[in-house]
Amino acid sequence: MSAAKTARERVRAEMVREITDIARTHLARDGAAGLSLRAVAREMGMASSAIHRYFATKDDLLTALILDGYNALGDAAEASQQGQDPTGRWLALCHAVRDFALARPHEYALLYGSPVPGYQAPRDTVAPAMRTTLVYGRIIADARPVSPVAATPPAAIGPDLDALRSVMPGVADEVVIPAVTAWTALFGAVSFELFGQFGDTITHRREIFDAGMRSLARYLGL
Amino acid sequence: MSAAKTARERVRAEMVREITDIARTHLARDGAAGLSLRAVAREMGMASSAIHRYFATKDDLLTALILDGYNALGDAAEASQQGQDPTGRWLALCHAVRDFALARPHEYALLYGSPVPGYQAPRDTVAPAMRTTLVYGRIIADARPVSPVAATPPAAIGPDLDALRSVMPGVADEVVIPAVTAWTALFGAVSFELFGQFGDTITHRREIFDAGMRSLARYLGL
DNA sequence: CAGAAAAGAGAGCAGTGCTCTTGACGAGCG
DNA sequence: CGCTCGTCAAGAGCACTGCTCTCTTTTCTG
Repeated sequence: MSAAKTARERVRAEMVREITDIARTHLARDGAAGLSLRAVAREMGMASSAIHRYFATKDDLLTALILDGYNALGDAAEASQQGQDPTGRWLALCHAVRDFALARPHEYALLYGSPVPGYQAPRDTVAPAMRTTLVYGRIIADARPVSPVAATPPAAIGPDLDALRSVMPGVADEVVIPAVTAWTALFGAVSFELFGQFGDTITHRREIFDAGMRSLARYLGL
Repeated sequence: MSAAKTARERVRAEMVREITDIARTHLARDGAAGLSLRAVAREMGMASSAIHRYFATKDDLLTALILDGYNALGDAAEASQQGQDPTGRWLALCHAVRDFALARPHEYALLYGSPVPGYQAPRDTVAPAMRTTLVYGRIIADARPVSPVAATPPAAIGPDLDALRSVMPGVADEVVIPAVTAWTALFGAVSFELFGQFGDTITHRREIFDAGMRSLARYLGL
């Protein structure tokens, strides 16, 4: 990349950046379903038809936003890992995910909420999505769950355990299942809070989240 | 209910039922955002304007579907509790939730996925939503988490603990946080599986879910 | 049976994604 | 230098959407 190609390509890249920026503000206000190509075009002062030169379809624009979102979360997740002990890194990761979700709720919903109907994520979203998971994999490497929590999983799921281990290398069989469960608990907690499942029964959301994640750290034996 | 009122009211109730039934099939195919009053009206052979006599707005139709969904899940959750031991009841509840989600994915997404933009759930959805939670509250009543998992929560969140205890009566302070965390883990696991976060790395989804929920049962000390 | 209430039909408004065609501009080549 | 060709913008148009308003038809009730 770089190495200023033709002037045309430079202005085109700038247009794409401006479109995604505007789209992100619309996303933050109206959500994925309310995102409108025409509205973005209007805000840019161009005809509704012209925007299709940059993003052929609405799904393409959505894909760009999803990629940006995964990368922003991946950045935050990696930046949170400042050489602490495993528990500290786990808590930092949890709060990085939660902070991202609270700061950019519609982007979080785009990544981890219900899939947009009719939209099929292309292959190249997988790698950016994996970045955050890999941060977790490095934390979980030295987890030692206490005996009652860990249990040798049924033999039938051996191949799946190996597949899951590809994101958390060197993890023992009895640890894989608790590790996956804690990972889903993190996103379940964030989604519950963000999507309003707690209603208004909870006021100290951050503290309760923190206590839950600490409890999971003990569950994982970090 | 009952006591056949006027014949008009009978046919009206039947119309409402038919509309929601058709809407449910459309929801299953196109998701909440793709739900179209006009399409439902078309399938019923009536003018697009006439359907507003039964559901004034699209949100009203959505509310009816959400209420039906919560009640269907609540039915399944309650039916799953056939006087077993706590662990058995917990696992039965988990699988009831997962089975519901797999059987009616778009309805699950409507209940527990990203909120529909611009839609605000009315008050009367709270009670049906609580039904499933209350089933969980009865299970958790005799949880005894092992010492490393439980921990006395910070004093500041005392009022929140009381609020949370309203759905799980008689639960000790150290148990509330793990109980909430396990509850979010359940829905996190179901959402991850349903929303495709696992990609195609996992084949024995049911077995892995089951192993995770068993692990949570030990975490909770059921 | 007559009047009132409910239900349906149709037109219309403002918005959407997306396509096709037409016209303008600029960069590179003979 | 002149000319071609790819890129871009714009406009019109299609098939949708939710929702409102008016008008007519049906149906129930006093």
